[in-house]
Formats: sequence, C-alpha cells, structure tokens
Amino acid sequence: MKLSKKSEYGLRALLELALVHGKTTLQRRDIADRQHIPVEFLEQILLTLKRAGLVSSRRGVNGGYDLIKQPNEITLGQVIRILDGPLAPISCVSKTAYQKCNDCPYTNKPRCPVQQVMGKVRDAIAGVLDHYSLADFAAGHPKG
Amino acid sequence: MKLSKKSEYGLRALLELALVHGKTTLQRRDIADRQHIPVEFLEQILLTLKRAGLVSSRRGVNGGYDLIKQPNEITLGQVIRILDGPLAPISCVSKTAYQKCNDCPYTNKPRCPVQQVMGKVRDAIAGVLDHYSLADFAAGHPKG
DNA sequence: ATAATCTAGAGTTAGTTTATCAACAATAGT
DNA sequence: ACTATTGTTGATAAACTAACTCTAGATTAT
Repeated sequence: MKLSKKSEYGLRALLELALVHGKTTLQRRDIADRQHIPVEFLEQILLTLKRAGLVSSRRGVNGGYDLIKQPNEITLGQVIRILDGPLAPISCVSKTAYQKCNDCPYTNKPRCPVQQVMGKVRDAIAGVLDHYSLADFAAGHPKG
Repeated sequence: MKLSKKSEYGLRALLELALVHGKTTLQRRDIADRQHIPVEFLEQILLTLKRAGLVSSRRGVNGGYDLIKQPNEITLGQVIRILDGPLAPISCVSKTAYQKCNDCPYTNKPRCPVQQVMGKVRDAIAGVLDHYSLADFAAGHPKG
C-alpha cells in the first residue's frame, strides 16, 4: 500500500506551483531545490504531468512551468492516478481502470470476499484523495 | 497503492482456514487448489504466518494447517502488516512502523502537507482493515 | 522403512523504481 | 545571427522488489 517517490515528488512539485500560481512561474531547478528532488527525475515527472494536461511549460531564458488549471480544480487523486496508476489495491475493484481477475476462484460468482473488502478500501482511499484539491493541499487541510 | 500477491494469497489462505476452523485442518495442497495459489509460494506465506503466531501446523501424513486464534480475533490489517509491511502510504505517517522522513523539506516543521494528507489516507485504510476480522471476511461483510 | 508432509533458504526471472546522461530544440537578450 | 539558458526526448542502468521455483533436509503416521 505504498506511495511511490514519483508520486510524492509530483505532489510536492505541484504544491510549489500551486503556491506561486497567478504570480510567477517556476523552473525545474527552483522546484527541485525547494523540495529536495533530483532535477533529472523531476524533469520526467513534470513532462508526464504536462502530457496529462496539468501543467504548461516555456523553454529558454525565463522559461519554466505553470499550472494550467486552478489549484482547486486539480485533485490529488488525479495526480496520483497519472503518476502511479489506479488507487485501487487490486484491479478488479478499480473504477477508473477495472480489470477482471482471471485466476480468482470466485470469478463470475456473486461475491468474492477479497473484492468486497478491497472495494471498501478503494472507496476509503478515493474518498480522501478525490476530495483533496491542490488548493486544499497547499492550505494544509481539505475543503477550505 | 497496491496489495501484493503475497498478501492476497495470504488472505485467501486464511479464509479457507477460517471456513473449516474447529472442524478440520487443511494441507497446503488443499488450500492451493481451492484458491488457485502456487503451492511452493503458498508454503512460504504459511510459514511467515506461522512465525507470526497466526497459524499452527502438523507435519507428516495427515498433517496440515490450522488457525491458532478464533477467526474474529484476527483482523485483515494484522495479516497485511505481517506480509506486506505497514499500511501507511509513506512511513512518516505509520503508527506501527513510524520512520522520520529525512529528505523532506518540512522535517521538524509543524505541518508537512504530504504528511497531512497521507495521514488521512492511512487512517482511512486502517479504518477498514483493522475493523475487518477473518470472521467478517468469511461472512462477506464486517461486524457480522 | 517409507511415503507424505512441513521447514528453510538459496536461486531465478521479470518487472519496477529511481534515477543519470547525452543529444537536441526552442527561446530571450545581445 | 550568436550565444547562453532552459525545456524535450529517449536511452541506459543500478538497485530493488515481487513472484515464484528448486533443492535438500527434518518430522511424523502408518
């Protein structure tokens, strides 16, 4: 049940961008320094977030990164799904990336116990992360 | 945020043992067949669970495994912690295996945003798994 | 004895994580 | 146009982990 460094770094990077959003942009070096992230690894992460439509970038002197949306329009759940994949502990209970479990002895039967519990776990995790925006994150608490 | 096969198999194995607890014991082959688990891998898992004091075993002809405690005295949280380690997404919010995050720019400061959110996620996960016993698991729903 | 079974740990294979590097492309200021 | 600065991209790789697999040995019932 672990969060990868990739996602953690991604969240920290977006946090910095959220803090300066509307005022200025940040270069990868700025972000890396402020959050103690290896620059080259951060690059990859920012690129992934760019392809996913969360940040924009400008090259050259005075270039840098910026959020595309408002901080309250991006949830932590979205970010982690982009960087780490589905929130669900097992794919047969994922709502965004469902996959049938093939070897499970309960396939096609009404109720698999593992599926039941893990469904609840998934909901619990998503209940936190999908209701926590970058704005909440920067403020240090949800909804406000 | 993934559950390992090890933990999943462990849960499935304990489920089978819970179902027959008090009536009979099961051999690794029985469990492996019923739950489609590679028998050698299952062996390791059962051994770990034995060392952790959850199951007992008897060797030789007519040997097998049995739960030591009652199914309602074992929670899924315990099992997963034994097989996969702490439930917390990052170790600085674990209650059973806390470790200070060393590279975090917020160390020793009052509030790290990542820590705040992940603490809530940890509580959400533990809230499900630590209140779900093997008996609930076998019944297909909690507190039953 | 012997056959079934558990015990223990080393070895294997494949994939993931966490980077690092180098070459390239775009931009701003001169 | 030139040059320094910055982002873009893909290749590579060390370290680690997951998920088995194998081998050899110890224990027990019959």
